[in-house]
This record gives sequence, C-alpha cells and structure tokens, in this order.
Amino acid sequence: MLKLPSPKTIDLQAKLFRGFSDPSRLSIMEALRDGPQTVTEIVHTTGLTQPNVSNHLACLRDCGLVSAEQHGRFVHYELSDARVAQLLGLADALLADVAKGVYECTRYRRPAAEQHAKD
Amino acid sequence: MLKLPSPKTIDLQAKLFRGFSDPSRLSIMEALRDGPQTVTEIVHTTGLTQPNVSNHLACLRDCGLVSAEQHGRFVHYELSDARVAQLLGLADALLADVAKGVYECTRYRRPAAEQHAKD
DNA sequence: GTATAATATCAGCATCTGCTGATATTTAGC
DNA sequence: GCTAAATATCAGCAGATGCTGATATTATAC
Repeated sequence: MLKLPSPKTIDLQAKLFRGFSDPSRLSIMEALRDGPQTVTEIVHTTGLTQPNVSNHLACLRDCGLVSAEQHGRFVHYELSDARVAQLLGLADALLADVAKGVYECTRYRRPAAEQHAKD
Repeated sequence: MLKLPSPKTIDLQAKLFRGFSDPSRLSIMEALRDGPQTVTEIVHTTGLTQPNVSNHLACLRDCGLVSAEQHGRFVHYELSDARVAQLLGLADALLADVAKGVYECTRYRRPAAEQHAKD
C-alpha cells in the first residue's frame, strides 16, 4: 500500500494550483512576469474590470503568489517568488506537448457554445 | 504596453492547471507518482469512489496528464510525462515557502465550517 | 452463452467560483 | 477640511464543478 501525502498537504497543493487555474489570474501573473505593475496598469494590460483585478490580486496575495508594495496611493504588485514564473514556464513547456489533449478536455467543462477558436 | 500570451493560450494554461487544482485529482496523481496503477488500486490508495476515480482519470487523460494501457479487463494508468511529476515537485517546494499564506487564502473559498485541522 | 469482475457513463444535486455594479476606504493635492 | 484619484470590499447572481447512486459496458472464466 502506497503512502500519499496527508489530506491537508493535498488540499494545500490544490489551493496553490487553484491560484493558477483561472484565466484572469493567469493573465495577471503573466502581466507581472515583466516586472511590477500598478493595479490600474494591470487593469489596462489585462482588460479586466478593476474590482475583478483587485479581488484576484487579493486572492493571489493571500496565497503568497504575488506581493504588494504601497507607493503613495498606488500599490505595486509583483510575483513574490522566482518559482512562480518557473511554474508558469514549466506549464508552457508541458502544454506544448500535451496541448492536443488539453484542447479536448471537456470532461469537467460543459461543451457550452463549442468555444469557437478565434485566435 | 506589455504583450500577454493570447487569450487562447491563457485559457489552455488555465485548463492545464485546473487538472492539478482538485484534491481528488492530486491524490490520484500522487498515487501514480510511484508507478502505474489499476483503477481499483487507485480507488483503494485514495479512498475515493470508483465512479469518481474513473471520472477524474478520464479528465486527466483527456488533458494528457496521465496515459492508460489496457491489460485484460484492467486498465493501468500512469503519469504521461516526467514534467507532470516535476510540476508536483515544484509546487511542493513553493508550498514549503508560501504555505503560511495558502493556509489563509479564503478569498475565493467560503470560510464554511472553518475546516478544523486534524492532520 | 452466462455469470462475474473491472471500468465507464450519466442524471441530478449541492456547492463553489468568478463577474458585475455599487459603494467604501485611503491618499494626495488644494 | 474638501475633492478627486487609486484601490478595496461586498451582495447577488449565473454558471461551473465534483460527488453520489444507478446503470451500462467490456472482458475473463466457466
């Protein structure tokens, strides 16, 4: 019988990955890969709504994936650890090879409107 | 103005990470870290329900994270790429440093019953 | 062919998640 | 102090997600 990590550790890992599992949060982290940005800058870079960005940033900060620094009435956010970018890079590399599968992964994803590719 | 990856790429990355963002799927992948296993073996290792395991395996297979091989009426599943385990390892390392934050990341997670730690 | 074991599929439900729109808070400049 | 800009918070809602329980499928053994 194999020994798995404790349920608590598994849950923590899941939580960590959940930080990466949303397109909006990924956009934000991709934006921060080039260096610190202000909330408003992130809003412009990503095209997301300001409350939405603030919410995701708060989430990412709570999870330790980004860190914040206040300058006047601006708050500069940045990736908190080189390994965050490293994870993004590793995902890129993996994606390059398994993308064919991911395209069709609709098991836990309703087919909805068939998501016509546009890009 | 910075240039983000295309929305399609971001969505694919999000999908990939979503494969890792569920405790049940993580348990399954952790179980497979030690080598291939049968569905029934995974059921025993993880303590999950058989239909549940099958469903998650189908999801992971669609996403290219695990691969399957049929032997008689048994199906042996294994991690499809070394980088899958690598991602799990990197997450472990990152978690060791940011765990304090992740513990408290309840932004997109209802506090519910406060989840008393037991492990 | 029949029975049985291993795996897959599916409907239905409860819950979680992320977005929007409105509002509160904080800070700088006057 | 007052105003305006930058950011944070919150309620409410639409939709996604994961689980269970029942059932279907596949494959071996007899």
